[in-house]
Amino acid sequence: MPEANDIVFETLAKISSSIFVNREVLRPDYVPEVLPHREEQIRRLTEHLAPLLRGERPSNIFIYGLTGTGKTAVTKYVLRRVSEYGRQRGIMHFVFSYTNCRHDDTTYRVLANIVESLGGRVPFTGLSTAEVFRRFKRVLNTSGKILVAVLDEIDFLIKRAGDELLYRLTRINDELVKGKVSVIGITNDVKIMDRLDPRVRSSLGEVEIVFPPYDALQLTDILKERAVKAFRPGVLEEGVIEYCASIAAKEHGDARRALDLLRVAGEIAERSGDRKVTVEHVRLAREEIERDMVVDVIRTLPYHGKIVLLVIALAGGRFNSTGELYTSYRDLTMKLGVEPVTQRRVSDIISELDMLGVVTAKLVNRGRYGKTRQVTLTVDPNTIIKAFEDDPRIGWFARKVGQSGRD
DNA sequence: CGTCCACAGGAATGACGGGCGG
DNA sequence: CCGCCCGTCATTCCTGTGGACG
Repeated sequence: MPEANDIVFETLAKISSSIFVNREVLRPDYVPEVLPHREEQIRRLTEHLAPLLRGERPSNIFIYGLTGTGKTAVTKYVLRRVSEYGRQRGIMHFVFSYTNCRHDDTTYRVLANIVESLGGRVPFTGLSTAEVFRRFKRVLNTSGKILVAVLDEIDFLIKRAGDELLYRLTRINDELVKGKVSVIGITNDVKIMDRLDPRVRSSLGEVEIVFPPYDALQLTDILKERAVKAFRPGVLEEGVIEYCASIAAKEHGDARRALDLLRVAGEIAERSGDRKVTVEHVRLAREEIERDMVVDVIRTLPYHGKIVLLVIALAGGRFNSTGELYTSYRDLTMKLGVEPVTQRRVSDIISELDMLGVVTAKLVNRGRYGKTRQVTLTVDPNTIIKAFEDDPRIGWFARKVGQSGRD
């Protein structure tokens, strides 16, 4: 009965909270009714979906923008509004499906998801992909509808499963008698298009909509909009929103970051029994979020991934080449009494750390002196070292280093 | 203006362990 | 319980490359 308990807890929290009215509006998956500074993108997306209302297939659309620039929120918002508009006018010849490819990163799972949103049923395992595709075509054909399939974080699907599904989806309109399909691909990886078959690339890139990062002022507008709904009147001290916005603006204009900061700052204020959320709370929130993120990353990392991360932290958070990094890594494995992995593997580990967001790996060409990656920690090295202190295998080492650092 | 550095990163393969159907 | 498949970590071998240097 977790639901029943949740209702109790939520209700009590709401009633007793001196800070929040509704903290849900600050969560990353919340889709607001107003999306400041995305008017252009909303208008373009709507324009390209408009043919649906005339019973025509919209162009395939490719949406690109860094994390926290509103891609998913805008898409979901527009889809919802277009559906409402159609329903009000009795236009029902189209249907949307939404798939997040980070979680469903195989051809099978994406297809199964799409079929289900069409009202079909697919067992979660057991069928061949070809069979699922056959069912998909049959369901679509009998419904006679136009399907708009949204594939969010499409880069995960392409990296894991290639572009076969995309190729077939973009070509399926020739095979179908009645139903039609358009694809909306969403990604934050510019280079992903290069991995696609040229035919898929030109088909999927029929229309491109770019979401630029927000600047500090725009983030401020977004936060103000949400804060009104999230907080009790007057609990936010002067400058709190601006401070959140400025931190997030420095980190690539990520609205998700900004909202997280504001929410966690509120939670810290609440926990410590304060009546107001202050700039100091935001500072603490930034540290807490960073700590949680580091602990989370470390937990999921393979053993040698941990060693590599520790090496980077011990070096003060930066290496100018992977070669130097690898030598230091070998030194550390010596001290730990562990067999090192190959440089090729460490290269992959660096990419992994980059994906997880603890480091940034920047490709640099130094001409005569070769090509390498510069690796920089995105968080405080001491946060990393401290987080390693209760690691079962290398904790003793981190504690030793931490001790000497504190003296 | 061609070389060649110091790697990037793709492809193939294997060891290992966990989950699952029969 | 077994055989099978799949995902993860890792190795080996490999081809590709921007630009400073000679």
